[in-house]
Amino acid sequence: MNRRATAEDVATEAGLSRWTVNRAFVPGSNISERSRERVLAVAEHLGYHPNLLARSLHTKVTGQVAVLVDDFANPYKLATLEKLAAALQAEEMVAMLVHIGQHYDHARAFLHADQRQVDAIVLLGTGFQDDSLQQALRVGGPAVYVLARESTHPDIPSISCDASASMAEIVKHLVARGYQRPGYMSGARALSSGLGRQKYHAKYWRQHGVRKIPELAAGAYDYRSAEAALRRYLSETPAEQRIDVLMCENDVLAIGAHDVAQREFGLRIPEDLAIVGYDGMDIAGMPMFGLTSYAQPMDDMIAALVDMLKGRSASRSVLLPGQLAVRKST
Amino acid sequence: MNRRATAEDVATEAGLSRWTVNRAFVPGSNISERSRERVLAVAEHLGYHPNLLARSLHTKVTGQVAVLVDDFANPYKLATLEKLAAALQAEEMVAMLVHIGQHYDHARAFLHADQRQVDAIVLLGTGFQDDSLQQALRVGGPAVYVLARESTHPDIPSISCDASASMAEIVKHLVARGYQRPGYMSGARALSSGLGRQKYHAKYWRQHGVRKIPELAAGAYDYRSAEAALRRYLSETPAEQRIDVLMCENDVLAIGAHDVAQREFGLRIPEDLAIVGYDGMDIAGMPMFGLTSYAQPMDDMIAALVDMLKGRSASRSVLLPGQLAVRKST
DNA sequence: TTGTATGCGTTATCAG
DNA sequence: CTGATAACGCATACAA
Repeated sequence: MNRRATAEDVATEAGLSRWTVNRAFVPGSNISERSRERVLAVAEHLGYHPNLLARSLHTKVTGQVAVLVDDFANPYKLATLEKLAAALQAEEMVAMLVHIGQHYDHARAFLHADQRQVDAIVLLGTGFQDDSLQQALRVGGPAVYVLARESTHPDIPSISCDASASMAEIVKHLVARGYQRPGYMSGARALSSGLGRQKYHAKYWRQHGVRKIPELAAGAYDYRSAEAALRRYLSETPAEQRIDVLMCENDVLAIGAHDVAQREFGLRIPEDLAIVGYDGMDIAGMPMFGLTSYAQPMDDMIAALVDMLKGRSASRSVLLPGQLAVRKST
Repeated sequence: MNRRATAEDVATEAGLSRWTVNRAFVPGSNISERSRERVLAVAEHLGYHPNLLARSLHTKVTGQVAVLVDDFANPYKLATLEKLAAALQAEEMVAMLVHIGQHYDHARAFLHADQRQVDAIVLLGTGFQDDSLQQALRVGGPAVYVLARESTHPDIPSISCDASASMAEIVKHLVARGYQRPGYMSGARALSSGLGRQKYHAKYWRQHGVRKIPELAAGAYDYRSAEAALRRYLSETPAEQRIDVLMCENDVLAIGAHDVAQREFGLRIPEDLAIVGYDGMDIAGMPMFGLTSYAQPMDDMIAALVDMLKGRSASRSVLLPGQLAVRKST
């Protein structure tokens, strides 16, 4: 018995038609208990399991979700992938991991996903041009969702952390702690999520009379870029003119900044410079860094996404509230 | 035009048969230049692209590789996933990310992968019982590979870093540096890779007269477990009896240990305690930790794996040499 | 309750 | 070089 058993094989062996065999595997179909047992027994014996490929071809439902990722430098992505994969599998779906990079852009990924008939495409925190998404919206193609970023496209639902609420809470906390001269470290430019956070950060400080916030542009979301950016700033800025608290666009940047401030410049944290991160990375919260960070409600976000994927809730953009974890860095 | 265009649609529009349409998309097939151009033009116009699902059903080749992961606590996995996904995509394949956990064990993953007709299953550093793999070896089912772990099963090729060579090099380096009292921090038990490293670590020290090596069992591969293990050891062991160098089973453990030693116990690294990691995680090499670490040759490993997947080389276990990066922690 | 015809969109093979 | 027939393995609709 070399090749895989098919429904036909089971039918022959069981002395039934292959359609009856099929019925044994579709819940709630009209089949006698006797036949079902017979079929299942023979199937077990032959090691038969329905071929999902063939099934999908007919039903147009593959249970596959393409997950597009372009930034693998952020360990937080791994935690997100873990949760997302688990959540999909709990609903009989599975994640197709698609690496977006120089040799494989969004357009190609969309096309490929479409050819594979995936049920949906999830952009997991990838940078994208809105017009490149336009093409993905072909009628009949897979639905597109943006996770952990805000989409400005009206037809593409995004599931993200409420930047306004989070920044309101962060600034409130910082003001209460007595900080007065905030700075903002940005990562990759042109990412809507970053822009949103920066915008609201500025907005809420403005309500406290702070009109000008130095931007430390790291240019990318990795430790080294963050280190370089802060190093540059601290080297160029006399101590008395420096910011007293640095809001970082994410935890990776915050960790890089934390290290440079403390190890290279001997600054005490938070006395000389307070630091705030964003995401809620596991390691950021450890005593090693003790980073105050706004945790994205990733469990809720993924639950919301899956609900939309399964059609249990309407597919529209949602902003979910996260939680500020105050630690020793502020 | 709501539904997706099929070859039939293109054929009708182009005034050719659907088989000729097909030929235009299969390289090196017998078709006149005239027809090919005509077909491609019409296809472009209708937005037709071959349905890979239907193709796979017939060819038995899906181009999908199930990648099983059970440990998402290690950021190194993310870098590995990135490289693996990119390498697969460069060969017209794609990774199906499968989360192995309490609710989804290897057996279920194997079955599901089989039902989806994936071309191969890759165990990415997952812990497994050899007998659970046995079931996966059904004739006709997808090929199984183990990446970054050693498989003891003769029929399952594993692509891994040469534990013996690496430990030989590490111990040689440590001896040259003058260290004399090594310790070993292990992670999850019963993982062949860990056992291999530990075994060879002991073996090469034995050649230098060291017969007993304290084992600090973290029990899992995460920062906290490493911290707890070293904290326990340092609390229980008087300074003069302590090890002078700690070999950690991977970088995550090493980072956790580094932090506890330095921050909680005020030990100077490497003067009071040297630390060695394993993997070659990006962050481990940064000044923040400056960890001496043995880098797995992940690029080579993945290249070897892909060669096997594509049938360009025989599928058999290989041990690849990595590279020791000496930094300030030793 | 069970069996039959038909279709999903391709590809392999063969006839012309 | 092109068109036609069969098959991949399953699911839906309908008939018995």
